[in-house]
Amino acid sequence: MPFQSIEPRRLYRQIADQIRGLIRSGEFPAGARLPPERDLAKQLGVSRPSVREALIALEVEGLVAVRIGSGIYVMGPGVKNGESELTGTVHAEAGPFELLRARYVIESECAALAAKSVKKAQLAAIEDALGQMQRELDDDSQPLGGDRMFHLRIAEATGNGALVAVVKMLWEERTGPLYKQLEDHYDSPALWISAMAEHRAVLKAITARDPAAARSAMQRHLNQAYKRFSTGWDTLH
Amino acid sequence: MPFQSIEPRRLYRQIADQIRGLIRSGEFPAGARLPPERDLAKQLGVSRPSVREALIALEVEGLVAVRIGSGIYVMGPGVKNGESELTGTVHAEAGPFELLRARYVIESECAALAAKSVKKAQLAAIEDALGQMQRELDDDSQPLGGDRMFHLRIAEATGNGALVAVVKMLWEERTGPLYKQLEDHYDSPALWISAMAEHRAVLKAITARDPAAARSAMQRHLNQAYKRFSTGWDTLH
DNA sequence: GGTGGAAAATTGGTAATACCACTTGACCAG
DNA sequence: CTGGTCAAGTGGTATTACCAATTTTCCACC
Repeated sequence: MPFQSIEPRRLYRQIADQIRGLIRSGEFPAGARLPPERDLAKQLGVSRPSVREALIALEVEGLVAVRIGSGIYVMGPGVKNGESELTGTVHAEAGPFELLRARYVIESECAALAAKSVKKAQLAAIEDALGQMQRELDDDSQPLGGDRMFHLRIAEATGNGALVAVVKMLWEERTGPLYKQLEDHYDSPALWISAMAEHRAVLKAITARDPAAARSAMQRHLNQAYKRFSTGWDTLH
Repeated sequence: MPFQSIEPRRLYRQIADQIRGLIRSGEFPAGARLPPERDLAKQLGVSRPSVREALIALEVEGLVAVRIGSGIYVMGPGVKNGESELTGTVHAEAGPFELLRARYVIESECAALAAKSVKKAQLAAIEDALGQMQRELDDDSQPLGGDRMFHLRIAEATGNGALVAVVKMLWEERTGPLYKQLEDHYDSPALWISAMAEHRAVLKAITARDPAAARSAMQRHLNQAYKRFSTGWDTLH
């Protein structure tokens, strides 16, 4: 099956991409107000509903905020729906570390909850995720798919859909540009092997239905990830 | 900056939330095809462009895939393989309670972190939020704006942007239709006065920079909220 | 000159309608 | 069985209209 299906390029995506490019290039910096929908439509030679669809996409991405009767504002570090944020600059500069810290807090509690209520099928799913990671390592590729699945499966084992959504969201944040750049930099099989061992310790504690051990094992894993990340960060900067 | 801007709930988000809920509840499992746009618009009593805007949002989230001429298909991460279906019914029946449980886990840790690192201005912001709640109560309106601000300000006091985003996301989930229906049902000043007192206990512990007490106070508050919610839930069903 | 309120202008929100492009399924011919 | 055609259905885009919210302008009054 060598053929890649050809999907037509929807107009809203084209418009969103163009606006995103203008934001990224600095034409519209954080806090700036975009031209009105009607003007954008005229300038881009498209209809206003198409512009609106593009803006919905950008709004869902968190790149812009739409204010009724006022306009469309570019979001970004230090800009949150018109509020002046005390933590804005910290957020801008420390994103990836904050993410890891947030994961430390949240995923360790997820591991503890999972240890309390995990079902056999969920244990099997977590093991499958480890298996997938191993296969990816064997194929000389970054085991990101398996990694993601491991963490999501643990969240699912909590039996709490909201926590699944949170872990998923944190994972998606993990695919942001800064984090990803660093991941590419410090990719090495040895590090992943350490991570695998840490994952196995988490699974062992969950299997043993020991919440405290599960929390502790996940904290250890994410703390090690934090350290690995810090080492890589210092090297790059 | 004591006032939280009140954003009206855009129709596309309401529609997207309802569709997302149907997907999560299993009404439309992975691979299923949603009703046509025109039918959805008719069934929901809205215009087709509004449905399209909602579908754009869901598509950007990766929850659905839109095929020109064919229809809209559910992608639905977390419901991709057979094992995940074991937790499907739990999701359907326990959505609002799951949310509260997730908040119990996450926001209690946020309160503890806030107690460790809170700054004066952040304390003032949390107090302002309580002030807003009081003003809303005095005006005989549900102090939802102040409530939201209270929780967000605590997340901000953690100094961790990712946690702010998580708490914000959980709040947004809180405005889903099922949760909101129940909130309307059990609205009563006496309950909010209890909640205010619990909030004050949280603030007191954070002010005292006592992480354990802050965690404990937030857990108490959210546990009480859980109980209030359960009582209301039993009455309604 | 300054302030407050009303009106006008602007901007986004939603709906209705029209028409086009693509997909799917049915049917028929070879 | 395969390929072609056609009709129906579905999403895509555009135009127009009107409503709701916000901002700006104007004017009266002190």
